[in-house]
Amino acid sequence: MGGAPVSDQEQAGGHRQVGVKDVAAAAGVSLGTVSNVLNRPQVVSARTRLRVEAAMADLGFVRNESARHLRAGRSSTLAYVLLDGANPFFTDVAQGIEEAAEAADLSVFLCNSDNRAERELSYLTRLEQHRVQGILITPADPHAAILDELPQRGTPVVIVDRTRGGDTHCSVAVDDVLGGELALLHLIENGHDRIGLVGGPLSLGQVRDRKHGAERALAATGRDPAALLHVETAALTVHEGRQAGQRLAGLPTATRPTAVFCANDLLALGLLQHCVSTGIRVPEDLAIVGYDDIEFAAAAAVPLTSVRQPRRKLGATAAELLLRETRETGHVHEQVLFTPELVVRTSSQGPPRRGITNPPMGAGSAG
Amino acid sequence: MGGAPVSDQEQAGGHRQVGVKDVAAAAGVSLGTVSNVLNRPQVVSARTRLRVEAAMADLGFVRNESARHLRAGRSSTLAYVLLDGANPFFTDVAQGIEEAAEAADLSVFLCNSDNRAERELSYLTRLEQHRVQGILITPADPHAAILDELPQRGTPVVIVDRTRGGDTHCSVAVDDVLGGELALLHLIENGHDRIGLVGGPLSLGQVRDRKHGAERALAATGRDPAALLHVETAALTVHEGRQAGQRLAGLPTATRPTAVFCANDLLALGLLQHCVSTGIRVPEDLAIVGYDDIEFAAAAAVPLTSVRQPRRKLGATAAELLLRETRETGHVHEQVLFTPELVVRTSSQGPPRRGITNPPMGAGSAG
DNA sequence: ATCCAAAAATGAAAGGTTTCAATCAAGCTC
DNA sequence: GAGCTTGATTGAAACCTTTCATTTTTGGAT
Repeated sequence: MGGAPVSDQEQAGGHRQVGVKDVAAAAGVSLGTVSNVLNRPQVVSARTRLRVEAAMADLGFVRNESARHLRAGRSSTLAYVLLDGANPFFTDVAQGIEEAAEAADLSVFLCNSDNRAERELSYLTRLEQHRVQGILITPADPHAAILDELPQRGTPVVIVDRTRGGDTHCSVAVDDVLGGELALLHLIENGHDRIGLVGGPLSLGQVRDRKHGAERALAATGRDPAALLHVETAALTVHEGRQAGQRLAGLPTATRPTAVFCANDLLALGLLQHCVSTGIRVPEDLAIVGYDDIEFAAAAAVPLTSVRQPRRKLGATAAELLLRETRETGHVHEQVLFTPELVVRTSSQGPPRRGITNPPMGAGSAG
Repeated sequence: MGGAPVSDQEQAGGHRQVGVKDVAAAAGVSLGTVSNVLNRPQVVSARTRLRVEAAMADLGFVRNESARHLRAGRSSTLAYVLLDGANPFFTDVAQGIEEAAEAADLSVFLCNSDNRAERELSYLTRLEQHRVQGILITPADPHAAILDELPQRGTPVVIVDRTRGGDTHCSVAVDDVLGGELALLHLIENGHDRIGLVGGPLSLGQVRDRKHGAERALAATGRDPAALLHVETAALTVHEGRQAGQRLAGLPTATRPTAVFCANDLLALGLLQHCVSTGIRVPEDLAIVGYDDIEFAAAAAVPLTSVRQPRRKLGATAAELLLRETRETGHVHEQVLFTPELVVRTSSQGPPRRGITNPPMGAGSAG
């Protein structure tokens, strides 16, 4: 039996795609008119418009984004490639992006690179093939060649929560050096002398900057920046934070810090967890300052002092810069730098405990 | 000097898109051959292939996904519309989806509906226009009409972390009734009599099911299901958890529960936070069981007993079902139900304190 | 040399939408 | 009612890739 020749477009459900052509036929108008109803409703008479709209509803017409894009040359999507989908900081940034994009009637593709370079590259390649309008990215490596190639080939890229030397890209970041400085100044003011830094890997610029800020604070107050005890972690996760706690606990009493600045809140929460479970009192035995001020920071058993970043604003601004870049001719890249803010909570309150087990290093004049 | 006519495709950067045509010209071959190099490399001779590949690299050729898709009729993307981007549970499910998709060489569009119906609808519409290969969704309302219309029009939909009467969709879920039951049985076994439930809104099926399971456990052990004190929340967030804590604290001692089952971990963490800050000891004064076993549960100041769901597996299975549906002809929808597992930690250990009374909960009860 | 089969390369058509110059209709003015 | 103007509609071309039926080339066998 000769079945009807099956088009290669046939859906599994035996469904033919309804196109503008079908709508036009059903409504008794031309292709162009249907397109006008969709894109320039004001130029088409009310009567015709209603007829066309009715036909669309009848047939269940769904615009084909690929075809439009192919013809129009620009997609209505932008993408955010984030470093760590499990870190609430980034999901908050994503929210800010989504809001700005929604206002501009764009969709957002969220992609999680999981801090893996090959996955980041794979997503970037795909997104470029999709001809997204632009890409927002918190890169694993802000100096990756692809980040230069994409804009060269026509896909604008905005760097989020990082900066990059030069003005080759728009970027939105928070002054992480200042953030680190604020954290340390706070601890120093509270009388801490032996201060640790928990964070890593140093391949992350965020970690480097925050450390740098911490050292700057030490130098600015006449201390030796090298005295900052750095417990380096392999990632910015709760798990690594707990491990850092064990390492700190293993230090000889004399050198064990009385306060620790963690490069992000996940680490701080992990460290806090370790402290509570091993009976180290926070902040009496160990003061802790985190970074990011994620929601879980305030909700921690010992509410966490943290360096707050304008997360949503970060995302929204990045999205706006990207939109500007796609619309403006003769666009000049802009580097926006936000200022972080220290939010003091319980975990860092009060002076260090100057007990027998933790004698001060000198009879000195602590803050 | 007449300027060359500027194509409407011209990029802002003065960039012309490089297409197969340009590659073909540069390599001195036909269009078809370039396409063969891309799609059927084995049919083209090694020499030609290398020449074409060189030309591609030279010109910076990037495949146009829209054009491919338009011609080929199927996209290489699928999407996951999730309920709450700020809840680590869903980002973990998303990870599972991403892994399965990566294995099938597909991209994943993550969309955050934020539990808002209109945003969910807007994303679904967009995704349908994009002709994604299929949609995974944890719906705000699993009975929304659009969820039926999409498959009718050719976009398969798999429901994640929810079920739906009938077999109109594939779905992957965890037995939330059983989960609620496990939580309550655990508390009952530990000797608790006055048990509360914190969760809401009841419009969320997850909450309804978990509550139902809790009631079933009470009934099964000869108790009155109606005795379950339900503190209803407006959302499943940390903030709501803290508020629920305040409401619990306001209850008269005689009726105040000695144990609480929270409908998810965010609520449990918020409640825990409230307890710690007001001096209520967990688990001695109040035992807490959460749900989801997110990473922060184990890391909480009082490690949280929780009902674990196979989050990644949930996502991966859903993605696999979707792929099956797109590939099989005569597909039969499948409803997969996973079994949850109780993970006992400190927050629920030990019997209720049968002291003189419950300790004063917070010095100044407001009002 | 000739022929043939297999391998390789070709090029026109198709896919759904948008654009735009061109056409058509209707309403006004003198 | 002729000549205009404005408003509405039309239809072919273009966007870029893939497909597939043809054509061309290659290399081995006769």
